[in-house]
Amino acid sequence: MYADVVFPLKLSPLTYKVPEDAPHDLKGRIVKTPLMGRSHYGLVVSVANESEIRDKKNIKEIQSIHQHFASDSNISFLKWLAEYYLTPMGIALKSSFFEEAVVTLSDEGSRGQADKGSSNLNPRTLESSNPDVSLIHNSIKSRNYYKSFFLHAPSISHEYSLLDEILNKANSDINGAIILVPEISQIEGLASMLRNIFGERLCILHGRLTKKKRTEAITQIITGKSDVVLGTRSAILAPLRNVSFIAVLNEHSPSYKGEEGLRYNARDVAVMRGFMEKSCVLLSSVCPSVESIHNTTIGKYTMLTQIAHPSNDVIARSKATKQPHYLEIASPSARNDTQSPAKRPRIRVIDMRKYKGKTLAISGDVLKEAKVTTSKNGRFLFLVNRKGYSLIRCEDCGHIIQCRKCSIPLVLYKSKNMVKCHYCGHEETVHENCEECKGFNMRPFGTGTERIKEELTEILKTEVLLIEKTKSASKTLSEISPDFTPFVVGTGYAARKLRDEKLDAVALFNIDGLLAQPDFRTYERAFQEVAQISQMVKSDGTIFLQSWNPRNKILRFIRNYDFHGFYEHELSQRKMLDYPPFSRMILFNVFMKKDVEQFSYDIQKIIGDTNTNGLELLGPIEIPSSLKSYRHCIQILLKSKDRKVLHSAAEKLLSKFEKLKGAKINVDVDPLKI
DNA sequence: AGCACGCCGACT
DNA sequence: GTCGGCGTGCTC
Repeated sequence: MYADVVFPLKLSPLTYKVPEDAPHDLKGRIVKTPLMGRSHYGLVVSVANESEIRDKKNIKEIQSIHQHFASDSNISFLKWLAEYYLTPMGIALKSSFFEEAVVTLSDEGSRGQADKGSSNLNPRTLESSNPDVSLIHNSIKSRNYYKSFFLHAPSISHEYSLLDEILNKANSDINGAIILVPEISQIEGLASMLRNIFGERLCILHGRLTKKKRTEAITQIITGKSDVVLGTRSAILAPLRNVSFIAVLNEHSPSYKGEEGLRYNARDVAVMRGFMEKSCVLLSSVCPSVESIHNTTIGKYTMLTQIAHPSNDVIARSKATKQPHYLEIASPSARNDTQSPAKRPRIRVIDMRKYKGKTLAISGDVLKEAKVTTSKNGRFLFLVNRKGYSLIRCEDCGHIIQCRKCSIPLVLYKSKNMVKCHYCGHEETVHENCEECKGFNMRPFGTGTERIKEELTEILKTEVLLIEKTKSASKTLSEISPDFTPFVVGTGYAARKLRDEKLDAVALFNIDGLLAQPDFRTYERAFQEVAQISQMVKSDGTIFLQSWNPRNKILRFIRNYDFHGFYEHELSQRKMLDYPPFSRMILFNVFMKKDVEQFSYDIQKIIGDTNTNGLELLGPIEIPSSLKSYRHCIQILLKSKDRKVLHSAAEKLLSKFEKLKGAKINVDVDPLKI
């Protein structure tokens, strides 16, 4: 007998001889084998008899056999991860906490699976009138049945309370659960809620745990002491034997997508794991991704009835039994009263053209509201997407001062009288004159946090709190500023710090920039950004969007919280242009030290061979290299409506690229940033 | 992961 | 001229 063994290394399965006295249930067990002249722990993923093995010469024997780590469906899931994300299976295994598991499972001293059960100390029974709760509870109860549900939540607290109700009700029916949030900071609040329901069954897992804590958490999971895992991205790979329920909160969040290593999207992986483990999956968000809305319209996810538009509930519930489609639910007639200004903060788009020629970055409308905020002891947040004061532009020739090395604009820090390159960190004193035309007519251009703070301080004659990322450990708001401050200026970082505050007003200075990104997901991101911000503003508060292009179609959707109109528009655009979700993409980055010329011949040749029907290949284009030890990077985008066509082309392309010496290849399946 | 091989900078 | 840096490649 022979066994294929995977190691937590950048390596595909290797074949070993199985000892005569091996147990029959070898698949899924941890084994110790010779590898690279040493012993290594690996996972048996398949067992085959003599005849199926071709080359019997170099095969070594398994040294020792240990406990079970993975069920058959766990192994299928690992294989799927590796194939889908075009990576060796070993990387998928490593990402699935195999090394942490080996620490406990290989150790002869600590055997035995502890039973859960005794931990249901606080079983609260809640009578819920919410039909969504019963729907999901029934799905959890009917074991071995996959189904995905989707909630477009009116507010974050709705998202939490639905989860709370489901888990309270389904508590004793749950045999393994994973709850995902996008950011570590969101874990704490949910943990206290979940601990009330699950007690010791709850276990927390995220990327910032120390090695020791992480191993402890994995031990809890594999010994069965914990079967409810709360965490970020990586928690979807937790080594739970059974999973009956998976929740993905804030499903639209880009944080679910990995930027390095195994670049999986935890939301997509959650749905696939749910499918393979036959579990109930719940995705929710206050501003869903266009992909997820599409998945509800094609029936892949079942739309829950508690949609963002309260007045639609009646219509929605009546349709709930027959596979409701999002775009059907939000019918145009019902839409008019859904913009319910009483429920959501007002959004005002400020036409900056009427301030043309004015030097202030803050509009009169915003300043007027700022005075109101002061009078009612409120709090006003000013969000700017640039640190520092501004860029510097030559009024004579229009040239913007750039970093010589990086060719990106330098940022002026007026208080220090310095300019800084945001990319390489290079700092120097302010340029006296234009490097292009030698003119002396240099002016601040654009707006940073420092400039907004200066304007507010001067005009309102008041203290303004500037929240910035510091090198030291991230502080809480009360540590940054013990006293209440009505005016706060900052970047997205500040918005995260103030997430749990209820604000009277927010002004956004970068909406035009947000809408001008050269990416097909730009409008979606802008919409989500504003929807997200609206969650931190009091319902009678105001959001200001300063724009030089106030008639932009997307701004109209945003201003009216017109989700229905937005998704309809966005989906029709994407369909027309064959963008996701109507096509799939795989992005290749090929990094090289030098000699782009030498490579470009090979790359052209490889690309030439890749043409297939139904496959679109964009590029190659040269992009700035993000890796320090590589000077150049070329990018190739594969696109197809047919996922099989796309993946087989990508596999071929990758295997050819891997033969290039001295090049490093990064593959990103379903990239978010292109 | 580790361990070996291979090509460019400081040194007896 | 060599010693050794780590960047890249291989592991049944």
